[in-house]
Amino acid sequence: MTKTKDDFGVRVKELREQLHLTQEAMAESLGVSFATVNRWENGWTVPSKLALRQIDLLCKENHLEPMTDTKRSVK
Amino acid sequence: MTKTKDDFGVRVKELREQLHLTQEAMAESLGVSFATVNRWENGWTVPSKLALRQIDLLCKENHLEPMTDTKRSVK
DNA sequence: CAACCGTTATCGCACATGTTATACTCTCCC
DNA sequence: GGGAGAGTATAACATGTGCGATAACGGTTG
Repeated sequence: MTKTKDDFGVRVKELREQLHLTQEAMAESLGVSFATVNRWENGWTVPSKLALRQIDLLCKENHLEPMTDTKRSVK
Repeated sequence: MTKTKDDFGVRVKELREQLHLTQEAMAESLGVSFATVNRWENGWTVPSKLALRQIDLLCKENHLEPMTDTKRSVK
């Protein structure tokens, strides 16, 4: 019902726009459905583990910083 | 409630055993949870789009035939 | 035998996803 | 202006998944 507070959506959208992809094209290249990318961007859901993997792969393929700073955690 | 009729489970299990992995290790290497691999093997669910991709990647990494013949379809 | 231990099987619940459908916003072109 | 099409937003429903727990099974070790 209520959207998530995370900014995944914004970051996914930025990534997508940097790559000049439509939601559908991005979904295709990530291996998910269009609705899923749309839901991320509009904050209805958050990418799953596996989806995050794909997103980071996509980032690396295009020489962009990954989306998950899970390693350098805080600080 | 009822298991799926697909043989994904069998094929996943065969793949896993060829690689000498436990369900947990395979889950780890695929980026999914142990329960998910277990559900595949026992036919409660079938892999999602994204999961299938990972499985095929795992196949290719080990020079085995991919699990999805979706391309060469009927022929 | 019983007591572990690694592995597997199953369940329940919350949440993510796939699919399909509808509607809205543009831009382009007549 | 009005239609057509691409891109997007949103919805409902079924299904897949993550997480945690519990149980069962097979070794092995005391």
